[in-house]
Amino acid sequence: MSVDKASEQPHEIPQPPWQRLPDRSAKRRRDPISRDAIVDTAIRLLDAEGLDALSMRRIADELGTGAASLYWHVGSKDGLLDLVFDKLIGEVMIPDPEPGRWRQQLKEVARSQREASLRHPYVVRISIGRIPMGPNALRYSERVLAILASGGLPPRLAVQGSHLLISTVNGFTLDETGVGDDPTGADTVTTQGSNATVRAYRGEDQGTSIVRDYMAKLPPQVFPHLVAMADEYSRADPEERFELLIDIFVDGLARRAASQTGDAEASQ
Amino acid sequence: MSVDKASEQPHEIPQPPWQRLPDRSAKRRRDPISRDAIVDTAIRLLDAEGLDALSMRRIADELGTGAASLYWHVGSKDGLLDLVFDKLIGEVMIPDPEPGRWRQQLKEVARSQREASLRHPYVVRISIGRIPMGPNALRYSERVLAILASGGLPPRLAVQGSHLLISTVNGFTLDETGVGDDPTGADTVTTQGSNATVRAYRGEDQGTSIVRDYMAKLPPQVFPHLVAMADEYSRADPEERFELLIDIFVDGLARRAASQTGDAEASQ
DNA sequence: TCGTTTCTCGAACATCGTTCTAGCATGGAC
DNA sequence: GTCCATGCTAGAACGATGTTCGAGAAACGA
Repeated sequence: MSVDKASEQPHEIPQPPWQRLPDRSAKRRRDPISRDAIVDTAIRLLDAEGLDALSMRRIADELGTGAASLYWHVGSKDGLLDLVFDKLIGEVMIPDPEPGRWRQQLKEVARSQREASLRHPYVVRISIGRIPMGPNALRYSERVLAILASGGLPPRLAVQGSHLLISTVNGFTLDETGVGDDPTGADTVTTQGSNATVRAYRGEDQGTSIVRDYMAKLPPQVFPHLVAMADEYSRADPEERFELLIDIFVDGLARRAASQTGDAEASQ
Repeated sequence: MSVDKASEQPHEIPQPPWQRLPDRSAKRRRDPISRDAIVDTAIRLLDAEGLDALSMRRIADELGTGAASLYWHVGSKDGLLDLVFDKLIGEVMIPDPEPGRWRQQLKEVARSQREASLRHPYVVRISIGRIPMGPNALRYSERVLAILASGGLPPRLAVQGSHLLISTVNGFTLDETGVGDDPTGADTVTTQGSNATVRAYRGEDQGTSIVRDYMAKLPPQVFPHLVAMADEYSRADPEERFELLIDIFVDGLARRAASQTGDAEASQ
């Protein structure tokens, strides 16, 4: 399982046509702020304080400079998040293809992506609205496609499969990480009127038991299944659920592949 | 397929224990702003102008009042989004269980959820960090569980399955709707430096062809599969991909159900 | 040495969510 | 009819945010 966590981008990648600013490779100056330093600081702050706490002024403070200085390097906050996003995509480990093991390898990719998303619980939210075309994102797609191709999937199914893998794992980790963004643990429980949408519970114990208790108190004649399965809800294990998900997904993908080609490689 | 789009919540639902404000049911006053009017206006603005354009002042303007007035009714912007979210969940159609057709019915739910998410492209983003416990959300869970139970799924698998259905469809529609949030079509394409993460393309033609052209220009020795499948990428059809997804999901769920029970109902 | 390019950053702007507070209107109690 | 408590409105202001502007400093090539 080679990692290939290159933050060094290969020089072979051409400049994308929609590019704007000139190439600001780190020359000049001795040490002060650089684009990389800004990105690293942003990630550190995001990990420590959550997405909502990140502001340009906060980053600048951390670097001992003013907010305006950042804009020369990253263009905008959104542009900075582009860079953060691509850097974090680089943390996902994607093994070199071993044709006989493509199904297991696909699961490994899914697990690695989930782990990265749990390590940086804001990353899925950052990814929204961004077409992943940074160097690490391209590497990601290329290597996933390589695995699928090694499994003998026809091109169309391989492309669809790689798309679905990302969005499926993202969907799963989205509700795993969406609640309780704030790493300082200062989450609250608020609602209004007779409408209730629980916000951000934390501590896993209080949270699930509050929800379970509320569910158990619902009128059984209106919500028979919900009441009957309240215990099951509180017992629901994310790990187990995730394994079920990728099992269903990879299995189904292999089945479609086998029915499109002349079977043969559906077995393992 | 009964719709049951009741925005009238049954009186049997007890007050959730985390509730705060007193019950502000619409009494008094003739017509001015009410909670429902605020929610409806918010949804109308969201549909017309996108999530980023929604502000309390904008809503207040639309209602011919001041922003401060809204706070008496909805508590906070986040609380307002709670209400918006639950209202939109009510648009998802969930049929009454027909035991022999539970697999088709599950797909119908998935399609209906996707359609609602496409009608309101901001709803998935709004849902992030919200545990769906409003009246319509409860109705949703109850009815999905009913379908799964009618299919003979054991409780644990039914709960896991209903969870996975939501997050899987959400994951899919998230990258379908994440790009191009602004309904006014004023999306831009920006990037910086040698890092590229395409932002918000629109028009589907220019967008995909820009991406395709860029992919085709990548160095084949570094990204052989990406270059080879560039055409396939531009041809990728969301409808086809979604059908593949729910087919894999429902099929896999049925297979697991059959292997846990004594087969029997895995067939259809 | 000079001029140009690269980079810094204080000040300011518009916009946002939210709070404060004074005020109006209504309905019930006497 | 008078009075008061409650329900509700809304202008002004606060603090925070992303971003722009423009003046200036530093470093490099000529």
